Amino acid sequence: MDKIIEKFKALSDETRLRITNLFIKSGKNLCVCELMDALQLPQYSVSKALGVLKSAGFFSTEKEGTWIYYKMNKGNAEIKAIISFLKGYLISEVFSEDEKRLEKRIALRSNDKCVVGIIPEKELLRLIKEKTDG
Amino acid sequence: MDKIIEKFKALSDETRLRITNLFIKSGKNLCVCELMDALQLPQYSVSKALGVLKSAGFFSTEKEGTWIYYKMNKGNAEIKAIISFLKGYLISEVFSEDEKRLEKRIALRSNDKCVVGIIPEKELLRLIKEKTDG
DNA sequence: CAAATATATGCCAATATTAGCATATAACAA
DNA sequence: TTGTTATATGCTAATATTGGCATATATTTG
Repeated sequence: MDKIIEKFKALSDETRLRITNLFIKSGKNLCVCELMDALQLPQYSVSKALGVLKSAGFFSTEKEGTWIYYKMNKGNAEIKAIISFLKGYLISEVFSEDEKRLEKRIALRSNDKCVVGIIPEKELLRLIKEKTDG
Repeated sequence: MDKIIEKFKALSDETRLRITNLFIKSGKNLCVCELMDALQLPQYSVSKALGVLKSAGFFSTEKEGTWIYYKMNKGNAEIKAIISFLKGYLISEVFSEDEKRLEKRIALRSNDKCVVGIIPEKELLRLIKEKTDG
């Protein structure tokens, strides 16, 4: 019982649900700095939220240099069931704004890997503009 | 988003999950005093837990005299989806003990309605024994 | 080696949740 | 009306959670 309670508790927080939404909607493995920009939240806030979700069993991590990529544990049946439930009910303006920002951030990847890091918002917007304008 | 967070929060508590389990497993409408005996928890504790679940949308109530029967809102699609997910994952010794006690308590109904009320455990055990021994 | 950078974590104050008791409410019974 | 009973709720202390800052860790680069 404690396991399932821990999972529900993990999902009953706005930041953690927004993070979960981004993984479900994008289907991608994501690093902390990409999530920071999509959610517009500080690094410690994203890291802590990911820590809670990971220890509840939703995510595992893969290291690539100084980057750490989080991925959903779709292998686990319980997680899979929760995800497929969530898919139908993650509907909110907040979520879709996050998704839009993530999409732009992901577009800055090289070989499908993040090469941006933690940068001021102004610089991020410049990079995105550059990409768009060509 | 707030709605779904409220639902997860409602389910991330042992008492509230045990209550939800009893409704799912028994398929019955239940009153507070039946739940008290099945869960072996004080009245205020059961009432408060039901209040949280109700305001999260899981339950509605029907009054019958001084008794109030709670029933799951199976009409709501979101609730239905959560219930069908839960069915597969409500597995624990605690749950099955609750279910056993509820079964005995339900057996004391007349015309499928509770006629027991709030009584000391000793007396409850006597009623159950009486019923069993014939 | 030192510097830089992505991520994690320890600490603390602010805030939210819980558990327990006492009491309130509402319906019935006499 | 008064008493009884099933249920709800207000209050408070104890406990848990959160948000923010500062700092730690680990890896890469030079």
